[in-house]
Amino acid sequence: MARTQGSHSDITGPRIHKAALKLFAQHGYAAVSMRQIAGEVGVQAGALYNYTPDKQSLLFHLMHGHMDDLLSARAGSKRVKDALENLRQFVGFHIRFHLERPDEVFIAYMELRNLTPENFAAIEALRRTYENDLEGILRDGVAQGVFAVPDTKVATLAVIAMLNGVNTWYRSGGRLSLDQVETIYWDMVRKAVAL
Amino acid sequence: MARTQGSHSDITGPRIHKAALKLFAQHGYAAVSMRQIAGEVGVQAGALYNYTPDKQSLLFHLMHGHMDDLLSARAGSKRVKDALENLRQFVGFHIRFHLERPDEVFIAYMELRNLTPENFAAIEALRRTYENDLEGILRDGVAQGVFAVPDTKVATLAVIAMLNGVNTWYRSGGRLSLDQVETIYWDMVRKAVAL
DNA sequence: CTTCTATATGAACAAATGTTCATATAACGT
DNA sequence: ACGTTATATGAACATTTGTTCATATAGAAG
Repeated sequence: MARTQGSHSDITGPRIHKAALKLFAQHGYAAVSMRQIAGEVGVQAGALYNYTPDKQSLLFHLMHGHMDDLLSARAGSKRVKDALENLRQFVGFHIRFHLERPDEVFIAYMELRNLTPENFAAIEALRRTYENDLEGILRDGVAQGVFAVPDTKVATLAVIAMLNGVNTWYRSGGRLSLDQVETIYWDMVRKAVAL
Repeated sequence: MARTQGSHSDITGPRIHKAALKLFAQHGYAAVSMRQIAGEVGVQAGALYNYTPDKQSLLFHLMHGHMDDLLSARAGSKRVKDALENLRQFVGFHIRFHLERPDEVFIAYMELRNLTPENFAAIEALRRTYENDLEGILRDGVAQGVFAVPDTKVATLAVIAMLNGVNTWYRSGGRLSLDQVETIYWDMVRKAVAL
């Protein structure tokens, strides 16, 4: 029986966000219409506006939610004294967290320019928070004399860029297991910052 | 004096491509209209169709041209015996080439999903050619016993991802000179693949 | 000067866009 | 059983979209 008007649906909201996530990741924010999102949910376009004030908010909500998830998941990791161990922990966390959410990650990197200036600033602040986390580890390592990086800011961005790259090619069930991928990347990161 | 109809303009073609390049990089392919491109050139939208059959061709032309430039510039570099030297050459080339063309690079990475399947395949083939170049260097180094990389394919993608990251933050006239940037990245790449 | 051709205009097209709103109705509280 | 309310419809809106085409004209060729 088709969903008819008036029927309650406490799950329509999440379904809209899921549909938007999938479609934005697949075709890009600007290329996806509200009608496509509605169609994916099985509803008319007008109904979307019971759950979001506009299309822009839909995008912002997705990106902000993703960054919140990232930061709170990361906050669950406890720091130890050893900078090398902290770095290893970071690399493993980053790879696994990002590979589990390819669509969110893709959107968070590709759709920044489609945010309004205020929304962009908000997301950027969260991203910087995350980067500062890694930079802190690198600085600690330098202070402890276990890392040799001439510029911690550049090294931070370089490491993150390298790790993000895994999302462009890794497919579960492929040639390499998640553990192997993690080992390979950790090996490169470790050496890259080594003495 | 405003440009009027009928006036010749053997430079309109290049100007259209430049305008499309700038606008696509700034707002994204899907978010830019033919009228915006025409406006940037100072012409009506209809005139664009004297130079391109459609919007998609405009995008494809930009990306294909960029990849051609990349491959022929790279072909100018001569390989030597020493794999480490070849790698250093590659890193320097990549950073400088990409920093000189931020808009083209941005488009080449962000707008892949807006290509038709055939156009996408063509661009991907060119990209793989470039990646194979680096992978060949890494394999040589492994064979020579000067590199330790467990998986040359992954290492190739990791190195390129790391180097591409520089485009997201480097601004000429900023804190670091181009030479410094090159040195820092070369240092990290060298160590990452070292024994 | 005349003819020809390349190039630009500007109006027109159907289709698609984000968003609004009056209307309808299914489920919940009483 | 009944009224209330949250939720969905579907039509409507003003714009904007990519693209086409008849028309006009400036400059090159003769």
